[in-house]
Amino acid sequence: MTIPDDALTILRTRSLSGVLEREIEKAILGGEIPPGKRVNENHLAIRFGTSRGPVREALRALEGLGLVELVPNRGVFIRQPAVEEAIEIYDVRTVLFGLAGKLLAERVSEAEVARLRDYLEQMEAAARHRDFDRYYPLNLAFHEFIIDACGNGTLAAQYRGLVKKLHLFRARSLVQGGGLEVSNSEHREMVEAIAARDPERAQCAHSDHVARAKARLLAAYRKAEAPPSRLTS
Amino acid sequence: MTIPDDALTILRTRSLSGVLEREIEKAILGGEIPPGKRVNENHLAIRFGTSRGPVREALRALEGLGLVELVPNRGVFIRQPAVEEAIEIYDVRTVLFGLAGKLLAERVSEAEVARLRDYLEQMEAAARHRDFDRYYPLNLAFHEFIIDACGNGTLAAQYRGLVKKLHLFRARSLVQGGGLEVSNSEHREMVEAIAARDPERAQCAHSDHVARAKARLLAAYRKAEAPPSRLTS
DNA sequence: AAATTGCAAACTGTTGACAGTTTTCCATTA
DNA sequence: TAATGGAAAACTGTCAACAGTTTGCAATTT
Repeated sequence: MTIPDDALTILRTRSLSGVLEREIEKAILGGEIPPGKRVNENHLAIRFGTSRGPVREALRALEGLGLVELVPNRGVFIRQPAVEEAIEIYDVRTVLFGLAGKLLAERVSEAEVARLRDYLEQMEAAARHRDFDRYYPLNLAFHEFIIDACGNGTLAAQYRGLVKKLHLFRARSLVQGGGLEVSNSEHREMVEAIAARDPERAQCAHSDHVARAKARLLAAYRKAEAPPSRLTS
Repeated sequence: MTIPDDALTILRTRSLSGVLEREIEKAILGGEIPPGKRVNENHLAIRFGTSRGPVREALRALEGLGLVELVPNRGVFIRQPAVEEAIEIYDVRTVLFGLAGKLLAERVSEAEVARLRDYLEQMEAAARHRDFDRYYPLNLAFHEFIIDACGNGTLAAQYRGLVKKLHLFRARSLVQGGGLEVSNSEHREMVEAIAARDPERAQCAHSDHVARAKARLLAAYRKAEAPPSRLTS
């Protein structure tokens, strides 16, 4: 690359269609426009006070991220991942997060280890008090930190894209309630492996963590799907 | 997804900006527009007989694929990955291809095993005759087949995106010459592991294959970079 | 009453034009 | 001759309008 990443990000944000891309993405991920629904170019253009050109450009960019689907002459629709796709995403996330753990274990600094331990402590405190509102953002930041600190920007970009897509999966919310302590014991093993600078162990700990999250999601999903009609199963 | 993938692909290709996206991508990956160079929207519009609108949409889509870079008020530039990024990509490819091998080993059919063995045989024949022109497309098809047959479309999409990005790495050509037999013994182990329906072994064989390809590329790169000025190293 | 056909409104796809910025080139000056 | 400054050309960013398609509605028919 000729241009540094951060400078580029700033510049991209300044461009109109760049801003639109982020705003529309926010509207989609925030659930303002529900999955499956058609997006109206005109409404968006009016809402943001621009013409339809930049809106269309932004939507084409979001298509590349897999958040919307373009159907010729009918418009763009918010994507609605089926369970099968959610499983696919979790499988890919599993190996990506495993790689992040491995790479981080190879290069982690003392300061970063301290930071990880701090996250862990705060999460454990929140879990003990069953304070989910505090736990959730901490959990998010903890994972983000690992993805960023591993030093592989390509991995980070891909991982973030997958997480965004998962936000469109309707059953995602199912898993949020359960397993605060379970999840945290996995976090502890991850941090220990990183602190020990053991890449292989870290890779296992990290990929296992996501694999178990997948299992928890699927269990919750099947539980929510099956009971209404037991005869069909 | 509400709409089947293949139908959507056909429809997308019919839309003008969809066609443009593919054509421009072809021009970029074919080396017609060299990395680092600016793309002229007007020239492209004239060349394809359209206005600039669809061209801009296509370019925004290509930005999402990581093939071009948008710089406000200056235009889009063909990306030029540095060695560091190539390494990042190889590391991600390593785990993705490993996952493909694992998934394939879990679900492979007899017909698919036969097809893999066929590829292997043809590649070995080509390698014995040092017929690189025959070996290269076979090698490509072999890898494509594995990626497709593993049954994870998300993985396939991500993997293909990474391979496209690698095409923009100038030193990519360095590695093409060497290691036909070496590479093929790795292929044999991959196929054997899949045929044995051993997911773990297949995962190792597949990720090792890419990891070794990375090592070969880096070795060739350092060899090509270092000698001209030994004092600077 | 249900289904069907035709019309009108809404929306997408594309275009050409205009405003603002960047780049290039040439004339001027040290 | 090299450097500098400025004007013109080129190009990007954005917009408004038009053509073609889809969708929704109402009248008509069975």
